[in-house]
Amino acid sequence: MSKYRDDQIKQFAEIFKALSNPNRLRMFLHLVTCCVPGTVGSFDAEDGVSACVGDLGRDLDIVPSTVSHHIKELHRAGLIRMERRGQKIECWVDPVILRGLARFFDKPLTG
Amino acid sequence: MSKYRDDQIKQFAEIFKALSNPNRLRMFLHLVTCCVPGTVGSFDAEDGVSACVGDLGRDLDIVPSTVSHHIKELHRAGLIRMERRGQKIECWVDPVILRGLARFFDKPLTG
DNA sequence: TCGATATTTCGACATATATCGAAATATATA
DNA sequence: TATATATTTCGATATATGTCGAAATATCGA
Repeated sequence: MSKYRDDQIKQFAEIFKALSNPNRLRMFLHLVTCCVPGTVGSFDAEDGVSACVGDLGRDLDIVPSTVSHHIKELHRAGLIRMERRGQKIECWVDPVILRGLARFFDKPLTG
Repeated sequence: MSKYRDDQIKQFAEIFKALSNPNRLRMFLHLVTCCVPGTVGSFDAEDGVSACVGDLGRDLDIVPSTVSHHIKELHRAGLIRMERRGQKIECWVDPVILRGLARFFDKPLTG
């Protein structure tokens, strides 16, 4: 019936759950638009391909602990990667997951 | 920052919430794979482009009232369309929404 | 080492969600 | 009209979620 295995379906459900909160979705879009996906492996914070936790919470009207919680959810779902750089913790979108999502919705249309 | 308006972000969040439950995601995939999106307007249940509520609940180990609830959620999110045909109520994926989702994840990669 | 900045952890609480079972509604058919 | 099939509505319940504030942890710079 479906071309996805049961564990893959559960993983996609987790991903969609992570994107189901408007604030988390805004953070994700912030990262998607500020970063340059497709450049897998060539990650470099100085090139502006990542954002720190403080950046992501700006303009969102939620306290830092809530921002942190949301970022943890995005990370748990596998959507983003994180790395400490001094005081800040930089986040960026996992390009592989993003590609998987594009195919998830694209395939039924083109294939 | 983001190319999406606030109300669009909320709408996408609603869509992802609808897909965040494994059983609902299975129903959605059932419809996506059994139907032929892209054929907007040429809907015809006899051609197998839709499935009834009973079909969608099969192999899911949940009672009909729960299936009905999930389908209502998919419909509320705008993912599927419904129409009564005799005793049964046929469901099919809204091709426009599906296309919007494909672009949502595809654009940051190609644009 | 002390203070400032950045982030996380923890506990609390109000709200939302997934599921069930029983009862109601709609449609078809004998 | 009576019965069977398909689906929805309603109320209950257990669990999950979003958010906050306070306190803890990590890092940098004076």
